[in-house]
Amino acid sequence: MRIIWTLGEASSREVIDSIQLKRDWTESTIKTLLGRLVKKNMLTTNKTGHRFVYQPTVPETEAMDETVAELFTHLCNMKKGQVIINLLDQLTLSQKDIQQMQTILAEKATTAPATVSCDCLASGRNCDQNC
Amino acid sequence: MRIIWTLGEASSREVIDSIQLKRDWTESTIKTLLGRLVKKNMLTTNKTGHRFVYQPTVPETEAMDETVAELFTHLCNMKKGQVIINLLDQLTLSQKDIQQMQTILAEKATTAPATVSCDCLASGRNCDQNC
DNA sequence: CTTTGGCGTTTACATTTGTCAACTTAAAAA
DNA sequence: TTTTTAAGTTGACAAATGTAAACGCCAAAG
Repeated sequence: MRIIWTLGEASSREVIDSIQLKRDWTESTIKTLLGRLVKKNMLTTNKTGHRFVYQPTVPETEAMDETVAELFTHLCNMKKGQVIINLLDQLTLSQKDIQQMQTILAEKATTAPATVSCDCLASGRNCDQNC
Repeated sequence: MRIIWTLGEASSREVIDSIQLKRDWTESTIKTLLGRLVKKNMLTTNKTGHRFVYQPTVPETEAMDETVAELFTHLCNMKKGQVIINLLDQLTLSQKDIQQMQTILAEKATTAPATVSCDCLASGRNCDQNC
């Protein structure tokens, strides 16, 4: 919904036109959305006259980092690895990204535990294989 | 919200007790939630008498795989790698997971492009470095 | 200076989600 | 068999979200 900010910064018109190439939303709808995003401080505005330029308060990667991290806190520790593996599998990565990952993994390998343990339930009760 | 299903399967009582160890929700609230999850087909019920056992229609990892994949479709292609890198960085992985990732990466490296291109906007307009 | 077109703001309404209390009913206890 | 109790179902209400029309206002065009 606010992936629109991939533009870095834009006027409402640019946003509207951009979105309407893909989505069948009315101008009104998009304006409302813009307004709400501003109210939520996800966008800032640089006023010029009485119309302004919107820009994201937080860069896309950062926002995504947070979202993904948050998502992972809701996932059993034991399963995080597998999810990333599945994700990697279906992505097209650049040589550079692959290299960086390899570096990190190599480093992690030196201290990684044989297994991570489940931390799903508040009660100590552990999930053996099923979870 | 339905991370509760880490249990694999459970009675409403187990769910309620489990949740209440961490969350300060009333029994009522949790019952409503259970009901809504059933209505949404996220849980199935095996009736025994008139009380039943709930179980997830889809396993946790699968659900998470989908969620993450979905999330990534909303992210610029160029940035996916970096987000994973940041994620890897803050996770504790098991030796086995690391090994699997290394295998995948090594394989991907043989065919990976030098760079992936931006696919943010519907218009051909590309984002050079900013996006 | 007046008209008009573009842009932001307000208002509106349906749906979903967060939170609960009350009601109903079948099973367990008395 | 009557009374509890526990579990599921309904109804409620506020807040957030999806979608959009109408309104007000500044600046550009006449």
